[in-house]
Amino acid sequence: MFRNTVPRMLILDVFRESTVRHLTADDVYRMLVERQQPVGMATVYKVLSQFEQAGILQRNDLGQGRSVFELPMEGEEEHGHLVCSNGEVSEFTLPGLKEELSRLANAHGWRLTGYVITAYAAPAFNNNDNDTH
Amino acid sequence: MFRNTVPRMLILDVFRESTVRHLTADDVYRMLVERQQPVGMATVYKVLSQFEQAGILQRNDLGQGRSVFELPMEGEEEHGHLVCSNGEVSEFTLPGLKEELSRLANAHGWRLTGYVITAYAAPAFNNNDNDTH
DNA sequence: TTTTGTGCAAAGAGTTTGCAACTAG
DNA sequence: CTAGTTGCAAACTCTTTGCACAAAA
Repeated sequence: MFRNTVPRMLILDVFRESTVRHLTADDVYRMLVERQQPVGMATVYKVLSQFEQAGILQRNDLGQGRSVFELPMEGEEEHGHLVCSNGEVSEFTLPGLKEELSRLANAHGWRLTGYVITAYAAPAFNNNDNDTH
Repeated sequence: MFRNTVPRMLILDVFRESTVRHLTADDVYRMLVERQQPVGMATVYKVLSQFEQAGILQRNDLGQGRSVFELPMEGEEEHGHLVCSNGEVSEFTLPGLKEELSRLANAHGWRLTGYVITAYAAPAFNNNDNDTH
């Protein structure tokens, strides 16, 4: 299983060649259309999920049912996302956070399987407050 | 605006009388049906959103497009959620987290408008690993 | 009686699935 | 050959909206 197919290579290329790190399934789909190498949306979703399971891509749920995928960076720590209302997304890491959460899960007799931390922001001089996400 | 209506009171009662703190719109809807006091699903959603805006309820996005609502507790700090694969949800607070995130947002010239932190866990003696969420 | 609220049905957004045609190994 | 892959269309899940009717103030 996991054959070396054209759609899979194209999707990986998009991530490798994109200047933007975080891509939604739709971003990937449209970038492939632009490149005149369209891949069906269903395939994009299937491949992204497979890549996630294979550890080739990391999925991040940004809330409201939206996920972005990204190529893991070498030796990278788990990180959170800071999402600005202007569409920009940046990353951050909080040292010791994972250990702290693990401790909390253990206190319930559970084991931590993952976590997501997303901060929402707006441009500082923007009075429009209706986007507290 | 914001009239004192039956559906609104019923929905608030559900939260006040529920032993479970975090309720989805669907939870609320079904609890009202059980009580023989059904309220339309559209109304449930509308009222929950209004209550959120009014600060009567807090909304938490648990990822995958699902939100839970809860009654804010007196003098309560912002908190994260620890979601176990068995359906249980518990809360936790990480002192100083908000300040840290505010600092990060400021570094981008943004201001923090909110954040969500959700940790996922599984019962400790459960080998089934396919729910890393 | 004017304004706000309700709730059915329909629309959306993002994602997943069924399945017949296709293709890598 | 044949198990794995593709991609269209249809289904799904959670949530929002349009709108005619009902209820507050």
